[in-house]
Amino acid sequence: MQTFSEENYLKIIYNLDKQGLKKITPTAIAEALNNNPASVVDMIKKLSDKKLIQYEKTKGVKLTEKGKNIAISIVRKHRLWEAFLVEKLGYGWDQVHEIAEQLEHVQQAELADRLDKFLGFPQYDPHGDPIPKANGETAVTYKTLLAEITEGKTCQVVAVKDTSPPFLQYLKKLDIGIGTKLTLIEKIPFDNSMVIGIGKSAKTTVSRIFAENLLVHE
Amino acid sequence: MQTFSEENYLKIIYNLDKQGLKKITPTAIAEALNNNPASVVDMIKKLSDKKLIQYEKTKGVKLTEKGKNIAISIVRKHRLWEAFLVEKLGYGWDQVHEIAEQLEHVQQAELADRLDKFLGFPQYDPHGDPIPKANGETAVTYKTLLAEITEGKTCQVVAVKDTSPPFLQYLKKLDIGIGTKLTLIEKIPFDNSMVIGIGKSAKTTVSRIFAENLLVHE
DNA sequence: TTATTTTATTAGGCATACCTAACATTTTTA
DNA sequence: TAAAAATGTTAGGTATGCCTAATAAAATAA
Repeated sequence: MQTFSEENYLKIIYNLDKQGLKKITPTAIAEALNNNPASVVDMIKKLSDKKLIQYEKTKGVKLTEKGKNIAISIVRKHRLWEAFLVEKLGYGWDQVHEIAEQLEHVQQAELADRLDKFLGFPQYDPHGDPIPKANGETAVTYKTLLAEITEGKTCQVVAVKDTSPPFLQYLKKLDIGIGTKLTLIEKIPFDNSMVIGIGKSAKTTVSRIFAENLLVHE
Repeated sequence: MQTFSEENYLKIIYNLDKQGLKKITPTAIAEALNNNPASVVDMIKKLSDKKLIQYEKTKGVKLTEKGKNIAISIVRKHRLWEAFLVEKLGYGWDQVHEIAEQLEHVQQAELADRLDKFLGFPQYDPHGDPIPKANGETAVTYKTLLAEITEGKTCQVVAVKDTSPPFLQYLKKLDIGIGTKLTLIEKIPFDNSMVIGIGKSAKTTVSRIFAENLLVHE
């Protein structure tokens, strides 16, 4: 049994790894959790003692099998609850993250599976992230950053990297959601911003940062 | 904003009051929370400082208006989540209490109301307890203990006082649920146990303790 | 390579929410 | 009413999970 805090560390470590971070350091974790590296070092000791992670200065933090299973179950719960909040309670995709941060810690063996069944076994959460299956399998999706698309090509939004309300609200304003078709009209070399077509009619210019947080499928 | 622990104290104080306890003492709270009176005294100080309760040695603990509102909102969330778990996820009524103990602390202004709407504004939770409305109003139900029914009378189960799994599982085994019709066939003076008819056919003998935990409507 | 900057770690503190043990105050019962 | 029992309170302690400040170690730049 883990505390909320332990679960959050495991989840963050899992996410940093999924994001492709080569070496997961105390500083990286502290930044992701918005806390202090000294606190992270304390927790690294605790989670190591519990055999949920392994830590070597040279290699950084790695989840053990046990730690990874817990992390996946938390991510699964998080994404299932997000789907519930959007599908069943009518929340917007920019409103559900914080609530799911709380719901993901609710402990009960069958709960995730019952919720999964109730929702009809959804594959993706409202932000396009794959929902791990009961057995821990997580779909690998072939995603590209909008920033890496070639000029002239058309692609479809499959997920967002940043799930913070400001970004999601901006997307909503631009009428961009999961499934929206985008065309890369022009890349501006000066600051790497780009002109994109949204759907069939609209056209707008978005920043490099924007393009690095939108995941698309060609 | 309150911690989990503070919310649990407020809820317990509210429940003890609803149960008709005249004077809510540190010891009574400690028993209900399964902790130590010394811990309760600590928390009484904290909640008093926050103006959520008032405490006088002679009168015991009373919720302030503010404390009562918080307590009601927690009870509302608890009962709505219980209804959700039974109605939507198919849990048995003996399985939902512990999960709801966790879910009741999820914080988000609109959540209870959205859940309420999704469930079709249920009036009672799976144990027959009234679900407080969004404005804090709580239905007063006219309930009698089975123990107080007169010999020969027929009544209908409206709620359970004890919501612990052992009691609920026993009821399930006897095929007694909310709405079941019971007939008091005979009271045994020796130990106050009683012979009851369940529905139209079955007949069984139940203890005084049993009869003091089943709420009925004549 | 040395100096500078960044990162990791340790030491010591703080708030929360429990605990036990000792003591004080009520309430019961004899 | 006095003794016994139950209840309330205080003092001091623990574990969790954060913090800051100081120091050590490593990476980067000059």
